Amino acid sequence: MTTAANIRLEPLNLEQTLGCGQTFRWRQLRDGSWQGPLKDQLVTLRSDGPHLQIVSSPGTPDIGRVVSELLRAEDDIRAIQSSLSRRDHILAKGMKGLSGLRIVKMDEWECLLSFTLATYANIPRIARMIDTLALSYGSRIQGGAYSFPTLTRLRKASVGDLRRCGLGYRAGYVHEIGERLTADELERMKELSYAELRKELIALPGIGEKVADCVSLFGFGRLEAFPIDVWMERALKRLYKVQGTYKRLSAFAHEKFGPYAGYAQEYMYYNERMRARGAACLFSKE
DNA sequence: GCCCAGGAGTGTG
DNA sequence: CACACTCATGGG
Repeated sequence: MTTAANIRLEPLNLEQTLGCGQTFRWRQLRDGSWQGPLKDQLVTLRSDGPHLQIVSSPGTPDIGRVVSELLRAEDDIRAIQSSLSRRDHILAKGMKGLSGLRIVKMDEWECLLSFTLATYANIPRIARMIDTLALSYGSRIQGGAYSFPTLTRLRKASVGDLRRCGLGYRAGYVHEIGERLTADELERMKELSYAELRKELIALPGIGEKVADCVSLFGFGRLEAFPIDVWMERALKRLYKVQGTYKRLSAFAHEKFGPYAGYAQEYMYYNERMRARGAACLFSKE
């Protein structure tokens, strides 16, 4: 038995938003809709112009509000793009076709662990590691999928157990994070400034500058965070002729893009990956 | 087979 | 500070 709800959310492109590597558990079905676990339910989303259809099992009150939080419905995309356009003409051109690409707001714990697993792995593999972890340590949810393992549940897994989930050397990091972190601390970290949050994340094993920025942006909703991976290094070098250490590139990005640097990053990241697949380049230096 | 991956930790110059 | 090396392994 399922229920459907409708909300207005625009602009929105589900493929750009859920399929670009911000979050790893959403899949596109054959009919084009997108399905993923959300708050202990398997939810299906279908975008139709300004309308977003939500199909889920009955149980969660106001599923529309939950989906609105995931897709950051409160973000004024036009205002954000306007702000970025005033700051940089290269980005002004490149982001025009990407207005439906929204930053997601993931659960903090799921985001933290997911991007810890994401070190030195490609996106299909990251998705596989998380799926295996959910199957092994998550709980069956409405719709037949498995929820992301809770901190408490994952704490009971040994390093060997985790390694058997295909985590490789990341198993040790996950185990130690489980021992060191508590739900209360995660709650407390929500109130920290970006600088303080970042520092505390980096203090955890397996989390460096890049992962801390991903978790700050996609988990804790800090839109000024600007994660820099190998794709972003290439994009920054190609478009802005800037290269060097993470600290240097990060300083450049924050000065250049300001409080919405996270959106700038996602536009550039998406474009750089599409470019590698031979798609037309939306950005140009002219 | 080969190369790469939404890197981080550690050691060295 | 910058750089080099290691870590394990699946995907393309």
